[in-house]
Amino acid sequence: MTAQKNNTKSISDKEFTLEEFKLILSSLSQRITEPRLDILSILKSNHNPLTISEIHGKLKNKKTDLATVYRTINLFAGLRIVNEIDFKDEFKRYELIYDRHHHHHIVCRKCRNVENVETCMLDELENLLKKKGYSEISHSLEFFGLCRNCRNDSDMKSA
Amino acid sequence: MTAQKNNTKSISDKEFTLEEFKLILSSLSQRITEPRLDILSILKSNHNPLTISEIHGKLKNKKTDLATVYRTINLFAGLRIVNEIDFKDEFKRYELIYDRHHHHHIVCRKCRNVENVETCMLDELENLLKKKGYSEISHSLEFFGLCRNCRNDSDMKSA
DNA sequence: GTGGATGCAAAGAATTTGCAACCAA
DNA sequence: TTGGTTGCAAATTCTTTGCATCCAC
Repeated sequence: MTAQKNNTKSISDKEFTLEEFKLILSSLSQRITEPRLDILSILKSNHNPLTISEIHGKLKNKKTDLATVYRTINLFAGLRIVNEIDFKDEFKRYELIYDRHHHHHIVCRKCRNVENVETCMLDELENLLKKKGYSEISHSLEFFGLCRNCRNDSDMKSA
Repeated sequence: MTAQKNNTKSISDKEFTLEEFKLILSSLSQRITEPRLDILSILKSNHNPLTISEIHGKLKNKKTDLATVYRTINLFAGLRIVNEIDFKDEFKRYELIYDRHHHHHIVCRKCRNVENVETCMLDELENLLKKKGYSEISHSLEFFGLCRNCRNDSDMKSA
């Protein structure tokens, strides 16, 4: 239950996504290297946005340097295949966006668990800003709250 | 036009807000000190959120240390009279919130000018999250775009 | 008078950079 | 082969901390 991967159908999945990653990199004229593929699969297989040091800790090849993670993530962010998120705690977090549509997050103030929030009504606000003269508008939106589990913790002590 | 203040009615205004700041600090059981009042008036008189070093650069008393600015801003953020904002550039920014209602920002991608966005419809989204089991919900929302001036720059060159 | 606040200097931590070795194309 | 990438170590930069002095209460 520790370092074991679930082997049921993950082998072909893994190969599929690997090919996918290679295509993305080469279509952006970027070299296909081990650290880059490694980081992409880490981001792909984690549903929550990760910090630089979390990514570094999950790397298959432990020789990969922290500096490489910084360089790679900054490259990916510049290429817009990775999104940088600030959850108002100490570290910036990063998530893959090349294959996902625009979404936001709700972070539990206590356990720091993250859920996605798919939303749409923000478009109206963006339209309002367009009327004010702005163009090329985007936004970032994060919610913070106490999740059900953490609220129950406070209410009763143990579930 | 450099270090001069506009003197028309600002003297009485200045005294008024000074008394206001003192009241705020003492109501929160915090000592009234020169750096604190200085920082509060800087935040008050600037409509855009400021970085730590911008605040430090605007201090009347140039002997006030950067460390004091950090300590003071962190104190104010903890007391919730100052709000921390991440505009996805290098530095965190801070604005006074004790006398303002909840609002958001639109930042020009080019000139980095900031306008406020007063909004309401987010409440609906928060209600949705409440139904999912979350409590004590808040959010942060920032918009990014090109302002009218900067768009014109690109379009025609000079106004 | 006394404990909290400040200035100064030094420490700490996150991120970036220089460079030689390495490797993808 | 060749220029981009990496590992390693050193340098930067932002932020925090220790401590003696100062000052608000």
